[in-house]
Amino acid sequence: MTVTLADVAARAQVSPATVSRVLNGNYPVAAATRERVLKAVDELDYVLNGPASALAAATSDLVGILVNDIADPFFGIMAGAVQSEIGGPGGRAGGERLAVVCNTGGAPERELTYLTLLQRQRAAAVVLTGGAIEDAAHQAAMAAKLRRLAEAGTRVVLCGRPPAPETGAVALTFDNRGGGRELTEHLIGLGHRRLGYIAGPQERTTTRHRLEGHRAALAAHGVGEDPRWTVHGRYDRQSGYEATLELLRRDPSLTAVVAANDSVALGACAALRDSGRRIPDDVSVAGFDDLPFSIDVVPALTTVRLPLAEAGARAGRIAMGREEAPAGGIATVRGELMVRGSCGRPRGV
Amino acid sequence: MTVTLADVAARAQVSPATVSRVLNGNYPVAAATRERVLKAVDELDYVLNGPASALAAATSDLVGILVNDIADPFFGIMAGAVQSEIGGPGGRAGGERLAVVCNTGGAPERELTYLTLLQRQRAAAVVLTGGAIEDAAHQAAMAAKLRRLAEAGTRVVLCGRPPAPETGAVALTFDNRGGGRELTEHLIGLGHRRLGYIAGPQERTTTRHRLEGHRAALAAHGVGEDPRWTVHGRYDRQSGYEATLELLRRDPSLTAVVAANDSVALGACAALRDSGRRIPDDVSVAGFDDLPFSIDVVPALTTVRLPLAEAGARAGRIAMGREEAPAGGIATVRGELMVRGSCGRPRGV
DNA sequence: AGCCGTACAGCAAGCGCTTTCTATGTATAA
DNA sequence: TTATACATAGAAAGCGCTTGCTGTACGGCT
Repeated sequence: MTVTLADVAARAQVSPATVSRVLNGNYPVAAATRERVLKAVDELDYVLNGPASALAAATSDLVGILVNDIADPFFGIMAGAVQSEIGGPGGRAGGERLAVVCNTGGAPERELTYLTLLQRQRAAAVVLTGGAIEDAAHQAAMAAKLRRLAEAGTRVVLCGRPPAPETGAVALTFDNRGGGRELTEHLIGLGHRRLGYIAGPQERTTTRHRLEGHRAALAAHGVGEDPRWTVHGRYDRQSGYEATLELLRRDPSLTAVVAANDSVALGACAALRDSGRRIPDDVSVAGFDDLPFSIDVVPALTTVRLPLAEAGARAGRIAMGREEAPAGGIATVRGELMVRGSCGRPRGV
Repeated sequence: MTVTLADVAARAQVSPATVSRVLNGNYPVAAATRERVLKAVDELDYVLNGPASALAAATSDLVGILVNDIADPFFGIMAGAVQSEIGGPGGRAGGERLAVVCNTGGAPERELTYLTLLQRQRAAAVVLTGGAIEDAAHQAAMAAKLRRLAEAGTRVVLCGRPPAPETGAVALTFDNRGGGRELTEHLIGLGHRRLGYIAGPQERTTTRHRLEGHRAALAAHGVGEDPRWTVHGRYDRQSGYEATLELLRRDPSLTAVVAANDSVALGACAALRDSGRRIPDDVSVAGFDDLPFSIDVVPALTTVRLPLAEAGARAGRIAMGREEAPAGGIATVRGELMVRGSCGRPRGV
C-alpha cells in the first residue's frame, strides 16, 4: 500500500541499506547507483517514514519552540526567527527540520506537558521563550525536566527568559530591569513625579523585572511612590484598558502611565482617551517591546525596543549548534529606549 | 540508559504488552495491575518513545498548521484557535497532540516542503491557513500532495483558503469578495468617488478576491475607476506606507484609500499623516481583518471583521473529526463590516 | 604474479513499541 | 460436576528504518 524503503530498493535493484544511505548521504555510494535510487524514489513517489527513521537512528529532526501566546506578535516574531534559523524549509541551514511551535498560554502545567511531549518525540532541540513563572514547585519541576531533556541530548535554549541554573540550558536573557529603569528615567527626566504603573501578571519574571527597573529609577531619583500607583493585570490590551481606569480612579492626578508592554499601553491610551484625557498633553504613556504597531499608533509609543528577531535567530542558531553558546551559557540582551510622541512634559513643567 | 517499556514492565512484574495497554487505555487491564504499572512508570520516570509508538501503531499525534507568517496576528490567532481545539495540552479534547506550526513565509516551495515533512511524520491532520497562491503548476502540485495526504489518512482542512477540488480537503473559505464589496459600498455611500486601492501580492487568491469585491462595488454603483488608483504590494505596514505615497503621487485628489488588510491600512495612515493629510477629514482609510490593534489606532479603523478565532477553532475540530465537515466539504465564512472613525464623508459632501 | 588497500554494496541485527493470537484462571450456566 | 464464556495477561511477530560488520571486486603496489 504505502511505499517503503524496500520497494524503492527492489525497484532500483539495490539493497535497502543502499537506499537509506543515498537518502541520508553520509556514506560513499557510486554515482550511478545513487542516480538509480533517486530515480526509483521519484518514480514511486516515496516519502521517508519519519517515525521509523527516528526510531532506528534514535534522533529526530523536530525542534520545539514554546511560546506563551502565539497570537501575540511578541512571540510570533521570536518564533519566526528561531524557525528561520533551525534549517527548516527556507531556512539558511541545510537539513530539513520541523519546527514545533507550542502554545502554552502561560499555563505552568501546559509548559511541562509540552516539554514531555517534545521529550517523547525525542526533539533535537527546544527553545523556550517568554518570562518564566515564579513558583518554586513549578520551577523545580521545569528544571528537572530541562535537565532530563539535556541528558537525552536535546539542546535547550532559553530566549528572553532568565537562566535555569544547572540544567545545561543556554539562556539569552532580556535586560528587562535595565530597560524598565531607562524608560522610567526618561519620564522622570521629562518632569513626571506621579507615575502609574501597569504591571503584568504577578508571578512572571518579566513582570517583576520590569517593575523592579521602574522602582529602581524612582528610587534613584528620589521620586516618591504610592502603592496605589501600581496595578497588576494580563499582558493584553483589555487588561491595560481596565487597569488604567482603575489607576485613574485611585489617583486622577497621575501624569504618566507606564505599561508592562505595548499591548497594555495601547489599552491604556484607549482608556485615557475615553476618559477625556489627551496624550501626551494630559498624561504620558510608555510601553515596552516596541512591537511593529507601536510606531503607528497616534501618538507613536515611547517604548523599549527588544531585539526579538535577533534574539530568536541567535537562539535558533545555538539550538542547532551553529553558533557557540555564550560564555557561562548566559547572555544578556539589552533593550533600547525609543523616544516617541506618547511621552511629553507634564503640565506646568 | 534511557528507560523503555520493558524496564517498566520488569519493574511492575508484567509483560510489556500490559504496560502498553495501560498507557493506551483501550484494553481491559485489572485495576491492581494498572496501579502497579502506573507506579512503576512514575518511579522510573518513564517517557514513551514517540517515534517507536508511531511506527508500531502507524499513526502519530502530530497535527500540522501551515501559516504564511507566524509573526502576523492574522495567522497567530487562527493557529492558536486550531491548537486549542486539537486536544493539545490545555485543549478541550482528551488525547495529547502536538501542534506543529509551520511558517511558509508565503513561499510556494516551502508550502510543499512542509507538507512533505508532515507527510513524512505521518501527521494525523493538517490545517492550511491563508490565501492560496495562484500559479497553475503550484496548485497542481499542491492538489497532488493534498490528495496523497488524504489517501494516507491525514485529514486536511483549509482555513481561510479557497477549496481545493478533488483533494478530499475540507474548506472553510472566507468571503473576501463579499467583505471587500461591502466595505467599498460603505465608502461609496459616504460619498467617495475617487478611491485608491492598495492590494496585496498579485498572485494570491485573497488579494484577487478582495480586489474583485472592491471593483464589483464600484461597478454596481457606477463609480468610475482608474488603473492608477490600484497599487499592489505586500501584506505589511511598510508596503502600505509606500503604496500610499505612490497613490498620492499618482493622484493627489483621492478621498479614500482602501487597504488589503489592517496592517497595510496602518501604513497608509502613517503615510497620509506624514504627507500632511488628516484622517478622515482629508482622506478616509479602510482596512480588512479587524485585528486586535485596529480598534486602538486613532482614528479607529473601519474594516471587515473576519472571525479568525472561530474559523480556526472550527477547522481544528473538523481536523480532529470532532465536528462534521460542512456539506460538500465547503463552507463560506462571512466577514462583518465594522464602521469606525477612519472613514468619513469626503470634503464638500 | 601476488598482496593489499580502497571503494562500494549487502546482510542482518536491532531501535521500542503495538497488537493479534493464544493461554490461563475464574465465574457462570447446564 | 462439567462445559462454556469471560476477563485478563503474555508471547511473539512485526512496523520501516539505520548501521556495524562483512563481503567482493578492482586497481596499484612490490
